[in-house]
Amino acid sequence: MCVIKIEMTLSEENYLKSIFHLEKKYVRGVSTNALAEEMETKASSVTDMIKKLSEKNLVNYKKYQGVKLSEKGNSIAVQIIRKHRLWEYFLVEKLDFNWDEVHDIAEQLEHIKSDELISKLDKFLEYPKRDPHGDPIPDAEGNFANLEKKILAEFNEGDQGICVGVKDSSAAFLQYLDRNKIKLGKSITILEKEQFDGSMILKMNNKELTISKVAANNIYLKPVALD
Amino acid sequence: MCVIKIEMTLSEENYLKSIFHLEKKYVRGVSTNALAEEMETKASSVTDMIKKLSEKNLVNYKKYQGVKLSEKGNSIAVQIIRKHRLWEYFLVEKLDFNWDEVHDIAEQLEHIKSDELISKLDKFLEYPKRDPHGDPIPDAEGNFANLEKKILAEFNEGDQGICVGVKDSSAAFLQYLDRNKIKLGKSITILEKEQFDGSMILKMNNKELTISKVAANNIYLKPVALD
DNA sequence: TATTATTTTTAGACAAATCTAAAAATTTGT
DNA sequence: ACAAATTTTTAGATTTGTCTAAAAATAATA
Repeated sequence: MCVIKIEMTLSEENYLKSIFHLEKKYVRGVSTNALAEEMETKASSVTDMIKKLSEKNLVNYKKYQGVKLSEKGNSIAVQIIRKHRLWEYFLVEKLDFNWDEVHDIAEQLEHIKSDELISKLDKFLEYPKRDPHGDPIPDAEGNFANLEKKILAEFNEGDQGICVGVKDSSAAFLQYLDRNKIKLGKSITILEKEQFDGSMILKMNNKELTISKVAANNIYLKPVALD
Repeated sequence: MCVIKIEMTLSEENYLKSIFHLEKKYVRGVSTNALAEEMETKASSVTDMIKKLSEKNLVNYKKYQGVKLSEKGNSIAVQIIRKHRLWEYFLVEKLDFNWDEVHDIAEQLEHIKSDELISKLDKFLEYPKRDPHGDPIPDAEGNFANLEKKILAEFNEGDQGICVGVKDSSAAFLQYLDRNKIKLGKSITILEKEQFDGSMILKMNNKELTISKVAANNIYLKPVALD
């Protein structure tokens, strides 16, 4: 097991995390501009930082060809995400924050440096598998437990599922879900799917609820097999 | 109530905290050199930073005359200390850290910016009054509850007290206390005080224990009135 | 395939926090 | 009280992460 500790600045950690998230969209390399937008900075700053990360062998980079995380970079990014999600779980489950309030605080807490802290926090929280938004919390080795889930908008009339996550974790969307009593764990049945605009009429809590396609595109359900 | 939020860098916060602690020793103004030593930096760097803090009206400073915290600077320092001590309490009481392991982690956690976080943490911990080393945790308004306490070395033969704090919180000293089973809350009776070197023979846990003057100078007892 | 348009990189500058070396002010000792 | 020692400040340089503006490379389009 390789336990070489690398000195990482806050900014470097944030870049690795952003690259990690963008790699899902940009499989063949994350572009400078995409990263600049994600980091809310300028492309020139991104180029500079990428060179630095490349010299540390945390990313693979060739001029004009975007970046990918190296194995080392990936595992550091995963550990940051682990910390972020564990802290989010702590904030909601122990400190009684709402799920729309925890992102910015976890964004700070994720940079606290202490392996012992995270391992003890994990134990204290009894090894949670998902954060308050349904995203998987990787274990100490960096393994994600992956739960079967599908975007609600892809379900058809008559289908049923359990709400297990959200794609958009913005406060605005989470508050919209709160107002409509949509929570993780809720059972949802698709009653109607409007061809015209993709909106859906759902049954949840024994009530009917109409949601737009935009909303349906940001909710994950675990399909329930019907007999 | 003045609720103006001031943007503070990590370094600025650490300077305020150090000045706060040094003000106990240097009542008539903290010298540049003392601060440089505390901050493990050079006097020239201290001068630069002090000018910056002075422009923000967080310290009162006149060339060659040391610094004192302004009212605003003091209240910021107290809030940082509040955060530090609450986090230390959390680490020991909830995450099961030993009292000699928490300082460096709390040193990082104290800079997390969120009033809501601290108020909810305080509630979760049920408003603790003392950190794991016996130091008082100021409340949200910055008030310290002060407990009667005296340095063990100043007690005399026959005196009795309850261990309520330590002056030196270094890991080395705390581990020494652990090895000798000295904990906060323990009842201690002074059996003998050696004139020659100031060492003391104590009775604790119904056993006798000899400690040096150096150790006795770093333990606080709350005196117990004897009848 | 030229010619635009876009993306990315380079070059040079800036602010924050630090450093070294030297100058200025203060304190100490005789 | 004045020279020596100490402390403190200034001046100028460095590093990190950022910026703007311009140049270079790539992609898109007619």
